[in-house]
Amino acid sequence: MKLSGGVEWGLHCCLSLSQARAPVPAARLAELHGVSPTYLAKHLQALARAGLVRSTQGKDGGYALTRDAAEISLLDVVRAIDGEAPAFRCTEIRQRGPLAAPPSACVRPCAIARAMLAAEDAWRTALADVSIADLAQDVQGDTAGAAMPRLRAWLGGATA
Amino acid sequence: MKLSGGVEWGLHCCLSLSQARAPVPAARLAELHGVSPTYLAKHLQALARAGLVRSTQGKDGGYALTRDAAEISLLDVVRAIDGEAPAFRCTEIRQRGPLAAPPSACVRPCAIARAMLAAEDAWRTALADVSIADLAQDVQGDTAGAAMPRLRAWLGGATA
DNA sequence: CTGAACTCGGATGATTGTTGTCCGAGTTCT
DNA sequence: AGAACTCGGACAACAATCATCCGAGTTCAG
Repeated sequence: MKLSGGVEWGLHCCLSLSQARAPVPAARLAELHGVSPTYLAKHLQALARAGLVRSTQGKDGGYALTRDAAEISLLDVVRAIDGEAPAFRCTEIRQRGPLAAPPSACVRPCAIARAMLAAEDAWRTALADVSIADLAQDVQGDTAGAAMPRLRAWLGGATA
Repeated sequence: MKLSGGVEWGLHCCLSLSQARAPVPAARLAELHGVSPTYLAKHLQALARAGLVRSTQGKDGGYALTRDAAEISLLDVVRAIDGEAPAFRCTEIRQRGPLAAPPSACVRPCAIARAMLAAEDAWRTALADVSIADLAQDVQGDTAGAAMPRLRAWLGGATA
């Protein structure tokens, strides 16, 4: 199983934006995280399409969260960037081969698909229970309260 | 997020093997499920490497489960075919850029990685709680007890 | 009102992983 | 001893991801 690499970037960006009071350009976010500016822009577009961030054009423009960080879950970000398709896709093997089941008996997903999708639901539930605000609080604890003030100061306008 | 397509085949094969009393060749399993014989063989090799099935060569050879179906979880099959690498791979973004955290402060995973890996653990736990034997029982219920006898009869030697 | 600079947005190519296939080594039964 | 059947690993084709560029739109300053 593999998750799109852009998910990590998107989560870090949302976490950073939760500490910003003004729109932040994509290039600034890329500099902050040390990643490719052009490619990060692509993922930010995905966040904008999902309605998680709002883009402002022109001078002093950039990206900003559309709602409070406590109202954005990790699942929202993951679905925006990685897509909403389930990891397990049932190809209805039971309807193929010499012992094929008739379509009339396949109104509900097969037992294998049910178990796999149930596991994915557990995964989604775990992600939905954590918000961007929760992440910010955890980072505060990890860094003895030093990380977020430094981040806010840098976003405020510091060049280095 | 995307799961290897071979996982579905592997699960169906394990379910079928749980009903077999003699080794089943890969070609027979491929015919049963209506999939590519050569590619299915590749995934069966992965199951053999993981120790879930044992291969017997020569005439009347094939694959057989190494232990009771109740002792094989869906997680075992998924890890054998899809690999054990976590879906979310932290690239330590926090150590890059102008606000890079010193390595001394990174002895434990960052808050984002902790949350993502916790969600994956929930997924794995859900998969570990279901065994191949559970699947067989569910299919029995879905088909009013008709599927498994037919499967055993076909595996017994029927040509169609 | 005009101009210019800065921003995002979608369209375009390279690279890695997965999918699918083939042939050779080994083993078992005749 | 022979022959047929089995698995096992090595070899291409496809797709999706990763990465990049240039154009459209907007905002602020003059």
